[in-house]
Amino acid sequence: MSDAPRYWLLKSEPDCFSIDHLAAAPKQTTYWSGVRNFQARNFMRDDMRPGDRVLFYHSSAEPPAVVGLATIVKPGYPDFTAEEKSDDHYDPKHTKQSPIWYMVDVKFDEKFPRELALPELRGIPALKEMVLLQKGSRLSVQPVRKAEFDAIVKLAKQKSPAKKA
DNA sequence: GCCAACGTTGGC
DNA sequence: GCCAACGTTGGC
Repeated sequence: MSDAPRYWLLKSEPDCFSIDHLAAAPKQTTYWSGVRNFQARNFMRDDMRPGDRVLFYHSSAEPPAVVGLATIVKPGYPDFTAEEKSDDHYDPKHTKQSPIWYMVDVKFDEKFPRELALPELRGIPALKEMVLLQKGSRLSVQPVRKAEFDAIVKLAKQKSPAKKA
């Protein structure tokens, strides 16, 4: 088990599951199922622990944006949606006996007073190396550095940045 | 709707 | 083990 990242970014398409859905869920908690990428799976299975902080990101949205915060409340466990034939994320190679795919439980913390849209984030020097902003980056579960997490939280509590002259 | 970038699959 | 073909992601 690695002890490194304690901060994460989770992507979700708001048409499918938005931060409002999370806030409205029973106990404001849900299982983060359906991830079918090995690198993302490894983060969930091996590295996420209860108490880890999460940036909630809306992808394929207008605009794409970080919209709030959540917390990991249950570490990786087998993603049962992979066992159900009727499920979009069914995978016949995954079984109870030898699971391939994993999920975690995520609890809502807060919705930011304003969205932090992708173009705005691209303009923040402290976020230059953020995984989200790298060219071609598609990972739906990403590690985030503490400095990046802190910069984003701080930004969210500020008023909108001054308009460019 | 387009398409660049990426991950996965499968033939060899 | 290489790599072309394919499917998917996700910003624009």
